[in-house]
Amino acid sequence: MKACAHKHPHQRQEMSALTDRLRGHSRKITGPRAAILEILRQHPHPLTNKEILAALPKGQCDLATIYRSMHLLEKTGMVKRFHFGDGASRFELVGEGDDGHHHHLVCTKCAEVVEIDDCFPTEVEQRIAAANGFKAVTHRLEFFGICPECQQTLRLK
Amino acid sequence: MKACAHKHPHQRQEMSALTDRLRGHSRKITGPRAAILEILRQHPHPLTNKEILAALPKGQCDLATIYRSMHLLEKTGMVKRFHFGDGASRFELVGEGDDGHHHHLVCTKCAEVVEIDDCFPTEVEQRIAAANGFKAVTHRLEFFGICPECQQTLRLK
DNA sequence: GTTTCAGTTGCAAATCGTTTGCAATTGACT
DNA sequence: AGTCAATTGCAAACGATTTGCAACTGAAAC
Repeated sequence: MKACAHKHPHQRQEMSALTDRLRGHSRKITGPRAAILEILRQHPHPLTNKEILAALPKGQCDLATIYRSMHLLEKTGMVKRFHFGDGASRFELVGEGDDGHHHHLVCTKCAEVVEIDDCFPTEVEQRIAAANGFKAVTHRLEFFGICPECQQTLRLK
Repeated sequence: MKACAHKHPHQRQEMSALTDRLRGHSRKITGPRAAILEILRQHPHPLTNKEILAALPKGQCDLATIYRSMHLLEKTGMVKRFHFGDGASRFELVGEGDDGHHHHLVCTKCAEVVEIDDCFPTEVEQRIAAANGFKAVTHRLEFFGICPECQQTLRLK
């Protein structure tokens, strides 16, 4: 059940594939964009825009540009936006042809993130949609708890 | 399955019960707090702080006070905070003894909110927690789609 | 009922994530 | 190489939320 055999959003993608995808949307491959994509490639985890900025060679790119790039990448389906309940959006690269839908388990102490392969049961979601007359229903789902290390740390205090 | 028989967070609570709960936490029952609780009582829906402010007789209470009150009420378990993915927190009164855990179905066009009684399967959540060594695992889950009215509206365009 | 004081409040300023206007810059095509 | 729309950096603007501080007010004690 804890499968990992299916297409995983975290398989590292070729840089050329990424730029091709952008070109496919008739967008320029600029220095900042290439740099951002490279960071996303290297960090198979949801990243905030600030984290992306920090990971970038300093002065490489303005924070505003990162925000604009993430909007673009989101619109073209190349990244997916996640919310962990603190104010900030986090982004992950999405595999080509994938919709990037998945969930996370987040440590509420240290913010460690584990990717989760389980999902909310489709049949139940469809029943919920139907019962309320809603169409095009999806969901956001994130798990929160205390990771093994933080359990340790807490015990010591 | 689509049960509605269990304790529902939306059963309107007595004002006196609410103030008693606050007193139980050795907090003062002030004008602003009583007014906020009254609004929450009257609106069995997740409300943003701004919506609470708007619902309040004008000048009744400062926005900062609402923020502070919601923190207090959250800490004492009297309200539960929800995130719908736009920047703002939303709050709902929680029944006494209840933990307020539940989910919503939100229209992405008009923001209509329907309360949902289904929940993520406990066994699966426990398995996820165990598989990753996490303790005290919960989840946030919200559904998004297009409500019947907005489907209508979209069709007309 | 008055006193008393910690708990509360309003107001303004500060913070944080995010967006936007604008002039300068630059990919990509001719 | 030349052209032009797309893109960027910078600074200002924004919306949600937090906070410092002096004034104020419940509620317990007198």
